[in-house]
Amino acid sequence: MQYIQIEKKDDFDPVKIFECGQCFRWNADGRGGYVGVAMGRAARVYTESGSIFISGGEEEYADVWRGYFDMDRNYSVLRKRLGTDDYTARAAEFGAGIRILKQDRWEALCSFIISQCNNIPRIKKIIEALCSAFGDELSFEGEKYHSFPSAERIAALEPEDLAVLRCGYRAEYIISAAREVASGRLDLDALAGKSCSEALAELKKLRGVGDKVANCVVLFGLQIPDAFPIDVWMKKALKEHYPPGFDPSVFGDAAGLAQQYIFYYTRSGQE
DNA sequence: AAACAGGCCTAAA
DNA sequence: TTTAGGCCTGTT
Repeated sequence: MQYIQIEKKDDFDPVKIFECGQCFRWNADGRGGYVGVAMGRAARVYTESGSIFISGGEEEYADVWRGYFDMDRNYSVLRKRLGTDDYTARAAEFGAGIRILKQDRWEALCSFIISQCNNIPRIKKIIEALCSAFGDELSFEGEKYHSFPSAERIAALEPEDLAVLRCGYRAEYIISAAREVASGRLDLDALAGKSCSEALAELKKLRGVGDKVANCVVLFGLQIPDAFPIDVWMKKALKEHYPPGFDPSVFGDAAGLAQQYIFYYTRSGQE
């Protein structure tokens, strides 16, 4: 397999990118890199002496990974803007290397529906089961992988068909979201051009999509940068380190990135 | 064994 | 508009 080498210009740390909780299909490969499936392709990513290596050639990079890894945004510049208060500054410093992935919109929606009231190992397990049951088989460096099934594919199923996933009451949410997307009643591509609050309102019309899931989809799937998902970890961090009634809109367009730094920092137990 | 996990929905104040 | 309980399932 061919790899493309990119000189690292700013923040890019595979461990942080893939372990900061934004995605579920990348795993450490045991030799310092990560393998995963995204945008219908399996890939491997690692860094070595100041360079980033991504499987696939120039063309695949231009078509897929450059956008997926948000390579045309300078994260170190954004990060340094987040020094407005001490805690955020420490979190940003600690999280240097995180980038917000430009994930497939439907995959983000479906994945974060699954994530509700679940821990990461189980989220990953359910998503892998979904992909191996209904995704397309991919071959990469001698191993088999599966793409994330399309909304159209899932829309054709019934909740009972998802029993193999063992995802409980979420099955019904997945099917109905898939049908909204596949039918075109919910146009995720069009939503990506809307404001954060408009996109949130649309997404929250879906069954099983509340504030937290909607914010994750808006940030990780629609790349609307001022989304600010608040889960139990964020609630704790906000309560302990920010004034009551703190409004994350003070971070402006970097709110989503600030959220990732704070989330990653507080979850790492660094305090 | 009982409680909880990276929420959401519904019913009831 | 805020709050309590229930929800599938797996783990501790």
